[in-house]
Amino acid sequence: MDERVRVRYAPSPTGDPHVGNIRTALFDWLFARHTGGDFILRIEDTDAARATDGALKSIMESLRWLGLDWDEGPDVGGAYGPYVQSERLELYREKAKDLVDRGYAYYCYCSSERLKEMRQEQARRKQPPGYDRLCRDKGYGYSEDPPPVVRFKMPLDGETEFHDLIRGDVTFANATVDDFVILKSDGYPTYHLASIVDDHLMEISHVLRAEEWLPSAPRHVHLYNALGFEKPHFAHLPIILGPDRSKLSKRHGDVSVLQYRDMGYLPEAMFNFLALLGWSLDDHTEIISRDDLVHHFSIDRIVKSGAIFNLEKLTWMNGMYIRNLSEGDLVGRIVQTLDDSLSSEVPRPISEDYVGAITPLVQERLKTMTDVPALMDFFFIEELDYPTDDLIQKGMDRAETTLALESALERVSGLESWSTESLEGELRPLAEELSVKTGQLFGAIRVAVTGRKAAPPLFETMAVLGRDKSLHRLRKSVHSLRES
RNA sequence: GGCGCAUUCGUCUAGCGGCCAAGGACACCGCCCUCUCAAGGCGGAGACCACGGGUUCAAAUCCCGUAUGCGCCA
Repeated sequence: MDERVRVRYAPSPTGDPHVGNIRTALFDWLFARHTGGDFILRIEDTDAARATDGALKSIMESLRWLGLDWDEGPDVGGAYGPYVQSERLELYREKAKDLVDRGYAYYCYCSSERLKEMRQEQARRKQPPGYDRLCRDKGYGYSEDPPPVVRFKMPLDGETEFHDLIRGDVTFANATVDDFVILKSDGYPTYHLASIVDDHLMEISHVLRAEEWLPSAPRHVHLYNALGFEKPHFAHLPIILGPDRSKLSKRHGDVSVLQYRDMGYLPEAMFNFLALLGWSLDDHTEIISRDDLVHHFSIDRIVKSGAIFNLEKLTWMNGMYIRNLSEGDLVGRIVQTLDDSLSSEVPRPISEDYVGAITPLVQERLKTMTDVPALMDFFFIEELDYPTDDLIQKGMDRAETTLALESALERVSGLESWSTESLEGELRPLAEELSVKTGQLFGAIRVAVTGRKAAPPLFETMAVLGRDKSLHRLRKSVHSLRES
């Protein structure tokens, strides 16, 4: 078919989208951009009980963060609006009534008590749950009290077959599908009716959605037919799993996209990672740009089975992306992170030049942006706080350490130029003179100057830190060794 | 319980009948580099391709069953 590709991401506004939802959006978006089609955002808020305030905002924020722009949607409008289902209720009611009038659906007045009893009975007899079709052939008209639901008449026998772009031909026996509700007694449509009506009206060409919708696909096929709508292409995407192999959900902990943003992951990395969760280009590509992804994306390379969200790999990938960032780009992000995370005692604004000097020292050490303060706060803090014993290196005692640090202090304070080279030129020979290993001497100085046992390369660090701070910290370390 | 989908290293995956005594990546282990930590380089361990039958000269790849997992239906 050579129709225009139009795909939609249609979340319910029930909270922050989690990575599974957003991966679906990502595939939709990739497919739209690859084909030059349209990506539409539609809000399915007909389940009023579950709708959450602010959810729409966080949906859009999540999409924007990943750079998934939409061509039509609640905020930007479009020729097929409105894009919020609660503003389209009349449309669904009309269609429901039309289906009743034409004999494809019927009013059902069964009370919830009766339905509950029916289900209990079915459970007791180990029968599959489902409506028993009591009202099906009664020909009830509409009456207000009590308000009825509208149920769709599924064929009682035969099979429904449809083609799935990922799974091939899928077949269901009609007898296993009950007469499902399409319009609730409060006049709100169910997902089934609303999504089919909207997908048709919005001229959606491909429905890419999570695999959990596969069992309801035969219902949709019959709805399309009864309504006289042409069916879109279906592709049921594999589900994202938690570590226990069940469908990823809130109980798995950190699952919302926005949380990953707050945990210091780069949108580029998340984009890349999510694209490779259920899709691959070939047998070796791991790091792939957004443009290449758009260029190469195809539905037939989507995998069939669910995938566990592997945080360790995401973290590795994030580190790769941080390392590949241009220095200027990284500096900007680090300044922002520091501004957000450093104690208020550190004067603002954070100097971009200073951060620019530090950045090369930490770039290859960052895995996430939340590592930033831990890796470089000693550049900003005035007084370091560390256990004095940390100064004493393996194989040395207190006296030797004190002597070593004093000697280092002395050597270095006379330096004309304070640079990586001059510092190394003084300190490396010193180790030999003191007959200690360079690792021991440098280790002691490192702790004195940074307060940490692990830090960026020592001489670079001291050079950037500057003469005053470095000398002050060395002096302080000697004092604390003497005092305790 | 019924129906559906899935099943290749711990994890993500390549593989669409012979190139596979199964390739890549993360994680793990070792070595190298090295002032620590990283990064990087090299190497290692890790999958009898869920199991059992077929089809074929030839199957991880096709077909059928079974098992397991997951999903949906309340």
